[in-house]
Amino acid sequence: MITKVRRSPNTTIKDIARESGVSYSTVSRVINNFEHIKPETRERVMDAMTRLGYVANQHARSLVGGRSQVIGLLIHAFDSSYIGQIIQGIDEAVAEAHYDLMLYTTHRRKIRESSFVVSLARGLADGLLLVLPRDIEAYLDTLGQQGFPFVLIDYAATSSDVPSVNAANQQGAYDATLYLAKIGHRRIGFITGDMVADSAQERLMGYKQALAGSGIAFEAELVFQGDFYQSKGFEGANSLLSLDNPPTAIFASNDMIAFGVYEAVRNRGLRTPEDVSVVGFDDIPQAAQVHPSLTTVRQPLQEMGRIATQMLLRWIEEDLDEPLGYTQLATELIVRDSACSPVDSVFYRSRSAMPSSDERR
Amino acid sequence: MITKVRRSPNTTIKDIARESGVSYSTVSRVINNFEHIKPETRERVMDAMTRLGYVANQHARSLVGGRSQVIGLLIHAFDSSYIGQIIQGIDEAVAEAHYDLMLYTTHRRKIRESSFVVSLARGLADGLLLVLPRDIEAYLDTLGQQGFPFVLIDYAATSSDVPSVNAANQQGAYDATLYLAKIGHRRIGFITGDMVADSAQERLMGYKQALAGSGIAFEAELVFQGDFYQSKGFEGANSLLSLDNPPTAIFASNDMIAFGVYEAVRNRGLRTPEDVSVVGFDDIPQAAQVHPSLTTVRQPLQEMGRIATQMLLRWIEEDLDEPLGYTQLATELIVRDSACSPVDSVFYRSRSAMPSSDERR
DNA sequence: CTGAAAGCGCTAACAG
DNA sequence: CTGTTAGCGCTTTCAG
Repeated sequence: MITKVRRSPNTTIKDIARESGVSYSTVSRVINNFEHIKPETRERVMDAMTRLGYVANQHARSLVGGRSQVIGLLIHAFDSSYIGQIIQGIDEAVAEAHYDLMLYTTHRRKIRESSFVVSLARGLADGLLLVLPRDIEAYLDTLGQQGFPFVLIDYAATSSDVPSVNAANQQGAYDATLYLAKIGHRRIGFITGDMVADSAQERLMGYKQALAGSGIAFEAELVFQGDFYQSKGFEGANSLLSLDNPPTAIFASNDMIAFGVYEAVRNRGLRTPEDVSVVGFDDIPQAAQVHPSLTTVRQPLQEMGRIATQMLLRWIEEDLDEPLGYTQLATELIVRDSACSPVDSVFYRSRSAMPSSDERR
Repeated sequence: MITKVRRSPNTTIKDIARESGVSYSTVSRVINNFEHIKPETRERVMDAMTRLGYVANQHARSLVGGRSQVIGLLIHAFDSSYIGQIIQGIDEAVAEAHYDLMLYTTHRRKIRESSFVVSLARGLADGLLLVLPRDIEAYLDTLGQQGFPFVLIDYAATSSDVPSVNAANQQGAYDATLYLAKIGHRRIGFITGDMVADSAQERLMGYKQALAGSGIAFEAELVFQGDFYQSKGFEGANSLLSLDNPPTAIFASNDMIAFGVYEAVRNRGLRTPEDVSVVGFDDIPQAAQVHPSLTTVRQPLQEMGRIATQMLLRWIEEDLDEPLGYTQLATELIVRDSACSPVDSVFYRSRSAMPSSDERR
């Protein structure tokens, strides 16, 4: 049955003041851990609180000028597990600090975006985390001018004024490409991400750089413009493999694209890695679960979320005199079973049919 | 540079009262759309509001007894896109109603769960949405007794006391299995989900029921216990296909499992659907993007989120006299390319290599 | 060490 | 139609 008590008269600071025979300002002091309080008084108050099941009213607290203990999270949408991983990191850090998380999706309402940021600034949250924001310029000013704490995630800050956290995309792409070159590939295809994203640009740079470093000439026909989704990976691989002189390896700008490549390869009766080596980027959980397990560049997504949150909290809680700057996290090449030497392929023996050992993180 | 203005003196109701030459209660009335207000006064006030860029302080509002305009969302974790789809639906409904969304993850802190629900009840949110809660019993009472509005998503309510929304899991599984039987399969394998979830149980029921309805004897050896993850699908398919008399079709309890089946089939040098037909459940976006595109049972995930939210809002905003009950949404069999008649297989011609037309929703 | 008192910004009677 | 007046629950001076 549904009780109709719209908000049962919660126990307030006053109740526990009465209960423990002190004034309610003393109770407040106890709650906020003030120094000069007689231990026994504190004891008595604490006791009453647990006895009456007191829970502070967050709204009253925020009203009187303090923090709301909430941080806002602005994301584009819940594509893939990429975002999920980041949120996990954020969630941990947020919980640790006893803050709460407010979720905002910009999903198909571009227009509202900047306006809501303003309203956010006025009360609901103490700070804002923006994951891979599309047109940040739109509200970066608003945010900055108001001195409202915020941190960007997975955005390549052009000026160090902008507090942000991202991965070493270029280095990661460089490592992956170099790896392919080292094991003997000379024709290495590349499928880009959505080029409006900085990370996509940086990965392309890394690819080119590694090519140059390996004395391999860059060939435009080996680069296919993708969008970070699986179907474009499929399309791209088909296109690349149809070339007169097709690549022996394909480096995909993220794991989803790599899965699309897998499909195209199979679809043409070829095999990974014997006929076409594949390397991805991100290392989403699925990467270790597919067959062959995917060699990929691990991006410390969770840690990015975590660190960004910690930066934000520092900004919120301390009175900083200087900008937070930006943090770049290292990537790591995770070698699994989807790439091998082109010369090896003849001798390639099918690996174990079971998922590889690191299948679950 | 970082401005240190900790919360710039926001324009309040008083400022705009002064500005427009009325008392601040009149301003409040305008804001809250009261009836008896002289049009020109309203105009004047509205004008001042836009001019000064007024934004109501939500905390003050909630404090005085009203709503917080926030609803809480409790989820287990950000697995797969299943949860993402649901959240999208929730997000839409929430935005429409001008509420905000507070996110809670129970991820590896089982213990805290019930305690935080209580604290939630005391202020931060007006209602709670719980997606596929694990041990609900723990706090269902707390919630119910406090008359705190909540709605369960993807939970098979045993009593209609519990407001909830879920899909017709059994019917969906029945349809899928029947479809396979209809196109000629007699040995149909089944890989279950995590059996602690109601949906997993219901899907198994539907499978059995369809078998019975088609005059096919149920065989325990054709059922493999999975957990909704891809790797168990792989394992399960390997196990089923190793039987002396292997199934000609496999019905997977969700799409991720189906992808695992795909892999196992390929890994054994077999093909989908020529050698093994596969049907999934959920219809996550990827289902249309893989090759062959996956025949699956569409669960209206987004709509579930949407409807649950609407139910919750009704509970919050109207003073209901009776429980909301539970809503069950229909599923739909989406026929794509991963299943065919076993007799067809000989004549099977490879389909178009391009993603099927409905690849993007 | 602790109490009294003044608001934070807003809504909701209660009087005009 | 509109102004006055209480608070909502809590933090924070300011006095003891």
